[in-house]
Amino acid sequence: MIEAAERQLASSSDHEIATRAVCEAVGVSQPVLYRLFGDKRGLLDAVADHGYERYAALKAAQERTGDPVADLHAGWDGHMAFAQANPALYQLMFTPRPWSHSTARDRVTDLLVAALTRCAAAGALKLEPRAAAQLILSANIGTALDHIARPALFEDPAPSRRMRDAVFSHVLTETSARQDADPLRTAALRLRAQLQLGGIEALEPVETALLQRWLERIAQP
Amino acid sequence: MIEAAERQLASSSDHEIATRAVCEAVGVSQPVLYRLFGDKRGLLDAVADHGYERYAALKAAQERTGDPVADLHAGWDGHMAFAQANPALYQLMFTPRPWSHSTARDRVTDLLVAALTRCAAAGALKLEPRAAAQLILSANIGTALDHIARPALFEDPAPSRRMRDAVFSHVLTETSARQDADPLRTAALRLRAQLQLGGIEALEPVETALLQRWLERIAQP
DNA sequence: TCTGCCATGCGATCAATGATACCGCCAGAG
DNA sequence: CTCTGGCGGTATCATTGATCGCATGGCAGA
Repeated sequence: MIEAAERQLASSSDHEIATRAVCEAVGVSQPVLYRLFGDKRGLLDAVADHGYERYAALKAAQERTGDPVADLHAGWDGHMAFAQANPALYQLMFTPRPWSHSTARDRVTDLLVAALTRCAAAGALKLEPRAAAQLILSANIGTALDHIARPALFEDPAPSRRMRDAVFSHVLTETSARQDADPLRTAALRLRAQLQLGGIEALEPVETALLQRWLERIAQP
Repeated sequence: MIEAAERQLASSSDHEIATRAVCEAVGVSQPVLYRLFGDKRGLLDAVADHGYERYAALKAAQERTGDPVADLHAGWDGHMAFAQANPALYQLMFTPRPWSHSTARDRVTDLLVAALTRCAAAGALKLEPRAAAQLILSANIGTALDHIARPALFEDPAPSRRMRDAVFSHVLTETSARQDADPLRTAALRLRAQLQLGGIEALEPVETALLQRWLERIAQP
């Protein structure tokens, strides 16, 4: 019945379900639903918790590559992929509902805390795991909801990657590998911004123009 | 009528409104509502857009202190305060609804882009304004929704501040660089250091050599 | 094997709500 | 004065969340 509800939730255009339709799809009548879940809210909570099971299974299948920081990155991307694959379920799980008793979000937080604790064990964490988890999860949900609102965004990996880098660089200690990821490009971008901001006396105008074009070439991915 | 709907939305426990109740509160009958807004969705869209007006008024009242970066920080905090003061309206405005025609979020994005463009004019922005706005707004909404789900979080300013710092430090140039007496020279020095550190593929060797000499000329006192 | 009980499911129904068809009223044009 | 068009209201429909009382079937115990 939970799965029927989830299917109807995914196929409905307004992300709503009708208890009647769910019962008919399963072949029972309404009172059994109210006997099992007590309420429509109860059914939705059960759907959300079931969604967490799928989410946790996805996580368990992909995590633990040995490098906890790499696992963290994969976890972020997996979260976004889950949101893209199940938009309605995702909103049910991660959007605040005033009366929800679902523990989906808390349990996802616990998963994230565990992953972050592994990072902390490797000496890669600047904040305490719970605070870091709250930060990362909020950013991840915010980005995913934005992408759900405008699904075209899923095509471009840049926004998600930017947010991921912003949050992780604030939470993780700067390992030499991450620090040297692409310092050349950032330096080029910085110099180009300075050139555009103010003039430059050390070079001739023609040289400045050529330098600009070179910097653009350096800065391009 | 929009204000009545907003009041009912704020006082309702489940963040829902009944068209009947709104009409009764105003003293008209249902068909006028459907004549004015066409739909319950239309009414909610109108409420969301009206919420944007209040939001924009709040922004206009507090912005422009002279320092665009300080304004940006104040804008983040004001956004959080708005969410705390109007949780139901906030969710209506910023939570994805499948059929919504409200432009509230887009217009908030435009406000943010304007504020970021002022930062860019001051040389304080690393990304292009639209990308930065998308990043900041997603993080802001994600944090606000988290706080709405657990209102106790509003008591502790740390989570919001952490997220704000994380995102802003990724979007804005470092204050030390901005306060630097000669940012152009330091940027040139930094790029030159990067060039010497590792190779470069985007430029031909001859071009690289010439770039090196230019950078030296820029960096010379 | 029979009997009584209890849990489970169901038809019927209620209440609330979104949405609409149709009627009446009133202002303004002719 | 009459006609017409727009505006609002009454009554109503359809959908949906939620509940009541009954039937039925399985199981424990005599």
